[in-house]
Amino acid sequence: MARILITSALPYINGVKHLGNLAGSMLPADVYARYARAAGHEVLFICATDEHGTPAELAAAEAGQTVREYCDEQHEIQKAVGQGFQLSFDWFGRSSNAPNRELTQHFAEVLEDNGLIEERVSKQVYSVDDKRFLPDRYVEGTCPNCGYEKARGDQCDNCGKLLDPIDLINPYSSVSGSKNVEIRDTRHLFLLQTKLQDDVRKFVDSRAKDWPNLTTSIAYKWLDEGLQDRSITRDLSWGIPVVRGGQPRTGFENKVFYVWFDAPVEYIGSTVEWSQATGKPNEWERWWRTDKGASDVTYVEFMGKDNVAFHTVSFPVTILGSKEPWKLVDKLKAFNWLNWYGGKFSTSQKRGVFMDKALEILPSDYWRWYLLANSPESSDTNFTWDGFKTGINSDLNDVLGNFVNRITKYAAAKFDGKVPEGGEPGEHEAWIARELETRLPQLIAHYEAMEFRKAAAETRAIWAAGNEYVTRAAPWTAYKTSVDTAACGIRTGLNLVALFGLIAQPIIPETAEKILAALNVPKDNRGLDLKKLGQGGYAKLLDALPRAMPIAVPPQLFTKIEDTQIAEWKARFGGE
RNA sequence: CGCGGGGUGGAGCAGUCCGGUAGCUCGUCAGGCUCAUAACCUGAAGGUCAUAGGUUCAAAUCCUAUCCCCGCACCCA
Repeated sequence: MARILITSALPYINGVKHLGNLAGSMLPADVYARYARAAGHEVLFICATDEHGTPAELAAAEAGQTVREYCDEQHEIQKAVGQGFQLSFDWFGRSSNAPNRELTQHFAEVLEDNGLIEERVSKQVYSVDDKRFLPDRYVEGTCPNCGYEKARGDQCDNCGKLLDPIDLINPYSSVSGSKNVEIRDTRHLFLLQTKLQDDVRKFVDSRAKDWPNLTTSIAYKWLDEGLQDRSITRDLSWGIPVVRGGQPRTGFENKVFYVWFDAPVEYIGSTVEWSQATGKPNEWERWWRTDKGASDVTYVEFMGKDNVAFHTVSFPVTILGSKEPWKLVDKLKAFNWLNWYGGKFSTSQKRGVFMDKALEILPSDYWRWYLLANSPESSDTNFTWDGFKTGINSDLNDVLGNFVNRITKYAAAKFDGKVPEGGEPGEHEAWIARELETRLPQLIAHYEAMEFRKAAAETRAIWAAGNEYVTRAAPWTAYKTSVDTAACGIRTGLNLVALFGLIAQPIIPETAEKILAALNVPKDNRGLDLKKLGQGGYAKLLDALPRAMPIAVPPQLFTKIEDTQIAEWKARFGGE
């Protein structure tokens, strides 16, 4: 048994997340957590809302709320939606809570003690009417390079040139449109990443063999370009206050830590929240402090590719620079984008399907299955309604749902709703046993390697093998001449139903529960530990249910998606 | 030459690291079965693996060049 700490990238607070966010971090993290628990490991699965930064302030202003009110409300909404998708977080915290504030301030203190933080003055655009410094993104003006009048402070959309906002001609605030802006000096804390370049490279080297190609190539790209010293404070009121020696830092009374400095710390902060909430205030140290029991923990992170640099380089700078014994990431699974009809999903432009709306139209297992089976692992993937319909109808309805239905109904009709007792296994049972012997280890290997598309494909292949077995054994034919032969076929079929429920647990937990409950599989006997499954030979799995035990016919597990529904959803959500 | 990912039968993908008869799902066509959600099972057709060179007994896989698509560059998951 291993100890596995799992974190999913933190969803940002400004509104319900879309299917791309789900597919690119939270869902695969959950599937892995569920697999790891079923495999018998000790698992802690942590997530949280990322609540600081300018977009939160702007979203709150638009909603006519204070930032605190807005975040309180949105956090509860996101938490509920996560539960709706059966995301099995041990804790879903908040980056605006006390533990993160204390930890973030702690890291800043020790980094400065270690000579890795210094104050620097830089020039930034200040909007008098908005009473705030403007992030690069929120300054617009005329491009000094091409004359385009709506260039953004960070880049001109017309000529593509990277810009510095102070170089814009006729700059104005894109928040209010006000042209009453000026360039002011502002003092910020800079994290001296250049000093830790070698340490970070050593760290990346030590992990490279465990990281996928996408992850290592992004990490080395940043290292090869050379790390830059980075400002870790901002002129905002919403965020973690800047302190020194436990007191508000002089000259930083109106500043807070930059969201990218405090957000990853919340992985630890959220664990502290969990620890406190469960009445074991020091328990979090067993997961994060290698001097306090975390040295045997394997830490696995899930995220979209845009986050990789921050997790492989920036956050390790914070950790390594502290010179304290914190747990560093061991495995990192990064995802490409799930696209929406040629473009991206967009929270701000409301393009695509969002998690709350998705649950309004179909149960979570439908989405979980499709999004995982089509996970954007090796390249960007497109969500299409037609692909979604095909995947659900074929994989879930026809292959799994129908198999469960045909076997349990036949058992109810011909064998009094009990696990049949008669008959001896023959060539057909030997065939399906061999299938399991090769396929189950492959399935487990895919999970161990976090190859989710392959895990879903193998799961489906095992379900399909069940249908082939039943066709070969044809108990309905055998019944006419030998009830015992049919009994063996249905007994085997019922045991396959139970097994199919077992392997479905990580991906479609609600359906798996229905199947396992119908077959009276005890909760403490639903493991996916390969050693236990294969112990005594795979044929044993075909006679695992107690003979003569009554079983139920589960309610119809899935309903097919109709063309009329697809047409309706295309009209409602777009997508042509 | 900014960086990264990708280009494999009609669609979506695996295989490429460690060369050796091109595989899966969907779709199409034919057959079988009739327990089941008009489902399930079997078989077939369909690809000169973006292009052009090269290495090799042998290349989707290695090398060189070219073309095309997508993303990123601290706004976005």
